[in-house]
Amino acid sequence: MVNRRRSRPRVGLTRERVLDAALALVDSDGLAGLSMRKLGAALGVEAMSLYHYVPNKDALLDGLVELVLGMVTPEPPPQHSSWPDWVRQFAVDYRQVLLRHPAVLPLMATRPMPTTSALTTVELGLRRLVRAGLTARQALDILNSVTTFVLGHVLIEARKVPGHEAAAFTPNAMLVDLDEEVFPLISRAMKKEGAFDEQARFEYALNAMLEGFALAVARAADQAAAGHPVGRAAERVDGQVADQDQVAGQVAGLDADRSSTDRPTG
Amino acid sequence: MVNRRRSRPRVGLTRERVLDAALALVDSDGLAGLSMRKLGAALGVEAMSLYHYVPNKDALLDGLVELVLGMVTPEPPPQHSSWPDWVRQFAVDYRQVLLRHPAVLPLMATRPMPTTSALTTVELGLRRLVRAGLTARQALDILNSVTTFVLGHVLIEARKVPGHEAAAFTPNAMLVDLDEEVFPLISRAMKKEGAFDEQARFEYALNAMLEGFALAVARAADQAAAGHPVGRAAERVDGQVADQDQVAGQVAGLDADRSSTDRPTG
DNA sequence: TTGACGCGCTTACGTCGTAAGAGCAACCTC
DNA sequence: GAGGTTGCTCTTACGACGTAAGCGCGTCAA
Repeated sequence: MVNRRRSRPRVGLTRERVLDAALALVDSDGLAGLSMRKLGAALGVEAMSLYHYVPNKDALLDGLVELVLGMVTPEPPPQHSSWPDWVRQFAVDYRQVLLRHPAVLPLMATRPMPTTSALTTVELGLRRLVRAGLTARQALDILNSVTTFVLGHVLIEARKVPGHEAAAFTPNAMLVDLDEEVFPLISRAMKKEGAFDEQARFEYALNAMLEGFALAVARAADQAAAGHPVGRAAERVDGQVADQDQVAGQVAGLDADRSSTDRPTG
Repeated sequence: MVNRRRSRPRVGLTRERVLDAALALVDSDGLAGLSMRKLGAALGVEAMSLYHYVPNKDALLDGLVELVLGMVTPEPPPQHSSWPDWVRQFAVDYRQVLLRHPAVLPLMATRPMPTTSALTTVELGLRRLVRAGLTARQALDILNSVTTFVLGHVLIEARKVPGHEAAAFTPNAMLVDLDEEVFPLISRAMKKEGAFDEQARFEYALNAMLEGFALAVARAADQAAAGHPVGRAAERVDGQVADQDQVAGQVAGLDADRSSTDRPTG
């Protein structure tokens, strides 16, 4: 009765601060631990106040995805490296970023990503690959497959991360549970090399994938050169010839935008 | 006032019926449309009755995952086919099944899968691959990567499926939205061949991946044969030699379980 | 100084998962 | 058939959730 609505000092929130706090909350309490009320409390504010910065909870979740994706900075242009090397590096970095916020992964898997900034990253990647001689189509296929693979891999990897919901078992606990009589091959494969190195598994598969793509690309190029357009090769012929000048234009423009686009506000 | 608690005829529910109804509900209304009350209503029952068949909602969701995964039947043994062919077929089938219930995908991505039946499927796949000459470790890596890739691909694919939450845009709508000036390469790559064939994209990447794996496997075998054990090759030497008899036993047992395990209650 | 606007607040509604426990229906045993 | 047991379905209730509506104070421009 005494406490008649004392001064309400402005807290100075921002959409950014809200998103940061949400990410922190999700990182520590899991996705299920994120509610408008708790997020408000974490910011010293009532739940409804958040609606001044975010139209609804779904938008907040989208913001989280955007926030994490934004942490994937397309690396500086590696001089003298092949396109598979560049893609590999990108995939490795991408995985690292995602692993840093495993609780957000389900959102990544669910929510639509095509924000402008995500598309920009993709466009930039395509530009690099096209510059290295790929068709736009090939480049998109490859980038798409690789990012897809990273996401899938990290999703599965993340449910083994100790402090995480739905992960009552670490790999080790799984090993213990596995009945060797019933699943001899699984337990054998997992026992090898003692601890179970996800990073190595990831890179092994990634390398295989890239090697396969490199072969496919080379084959398409050969067939195109031999004037033997069948299947995918045909597409490449069309694409390549028809777009030749446009590609040249692209490449010419590349160096110009290197500094402005490649490094996002150094 | 008249309706004093009339007869309550037993409905004859089962865990199976509950799960089937839940899947139907999710298929038609999306994941968010699944609540215990609505599911009860769909079965002509109050919400709380469901708790006799399922300990809680999480278990229900796990059951859904299990149900869908159970629809992936490891195909009949393809005679005279190489292991990459078999894996490819498996991946294609797997994708088809997942695409049939896109709304369940987020669960697949999130919930722990290692049910006994899933592990059995994996063990069976490993057996086939080992029989074809792979290390248990190689086999697991490959199977893991491929399933991971399928999941990731389908997740991204599914959010473009028309009637789905978070998919206000079909690929076509995306095309419309794409500003060709800002994202020239993306729009170019997507415009090619008119409609955008996800199946072809999927198989293209899958083939590349399998080809890469085949190469890696062959290389490891060569190095092992050349008595040149380095890196992964070394592991293969150890594993292969040490497990030789065990593998033989496995293979011997394979034909015996062909009929009993491969075709689940034809 | 005065107005308007921005921002944090309170209150309230409908929905959710589910704990607790009452009572009927179907079956088992004589 | 009768009587007891088990298990299925129900009602009621609680706390947490997202968020619609609208109040009033702090802050700042004029």
